[in-house]
Amino acid sequence: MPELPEVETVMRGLAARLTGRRILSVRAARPDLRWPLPSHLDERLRGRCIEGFRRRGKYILMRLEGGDSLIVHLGMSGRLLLVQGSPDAARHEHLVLRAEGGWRLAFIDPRRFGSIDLVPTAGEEQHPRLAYLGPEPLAPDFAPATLAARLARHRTTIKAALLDQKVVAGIGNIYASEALFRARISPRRVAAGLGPARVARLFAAIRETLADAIAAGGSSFSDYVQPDGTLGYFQHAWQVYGRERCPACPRTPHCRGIVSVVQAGRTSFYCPRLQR
DNA sequence: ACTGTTACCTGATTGC
DNA sequence: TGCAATCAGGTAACAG
Repeated sequence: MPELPEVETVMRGLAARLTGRRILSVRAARPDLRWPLPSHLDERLRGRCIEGFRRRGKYILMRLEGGDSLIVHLGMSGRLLLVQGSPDAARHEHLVLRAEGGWRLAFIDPRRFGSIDLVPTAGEEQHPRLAYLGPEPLAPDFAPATLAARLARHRTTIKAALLDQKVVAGIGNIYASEALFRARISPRRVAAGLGPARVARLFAAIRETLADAIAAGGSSFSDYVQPDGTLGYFQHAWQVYGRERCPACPRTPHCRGIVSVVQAGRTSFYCPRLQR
């Protein structure tokens, strides 16, 4: 479930174990994922030290000694498996990176909507996939006015606008529904029509929803690694996503529970009584 | 220019 | 039980 909180958790797990380690080998099992993989990855990466990690939207950026960054997107079904030792290859294991300390990092992605690219660190923000991303919702300088200005340009529903990575980076289908529930805003409202009060509520709700999910990811198991080595996947108690009963007004007269509607090809969940 | 739809893939779940 | 239909958390090409 790789939206911003999951990607952040994965990134932190990688950073804790691989920062400062040297890459020993890289092996690609196929030439492409969503797009062609960079060619000659092994010879371009082998022997180089991993200097650090960061996240931008749903992308993980691994900074390497020598001035390049590996940019990883998990798509819809991508996982990163980080273990010490030499386990058998998993199904759909498309890339394996070995690093000092006995670490083996595997990129596993059945649907292959994920992507991996290698670019100069100095220009990583200009990568075509990153250049047009909207603001980071958890950055200190993200403000209600920033959100308001971006929403004002969109005649779509607020739900569709939140899924647009150019509006705010990192929100996916689950957290869009969750944030709108927290803000008590109907997903069917027109984005540009939100008044200052709703924008303020949505701003706070986005941050709280994402921050809570990251905290849940960090606390739900030690050091972010599950027994099988999968990084960053955790059970989270969604308020409305995939649910039928409204957690806030379950027995109130006139509350018919959580409703699902398809918007812009994705399912939205909301409580019509509470969200206006 | 903007917006909604469709396609990309495979696997899990649902329904007959 | 078996098999087909449906749906899935993301992104971008495409059509209107």
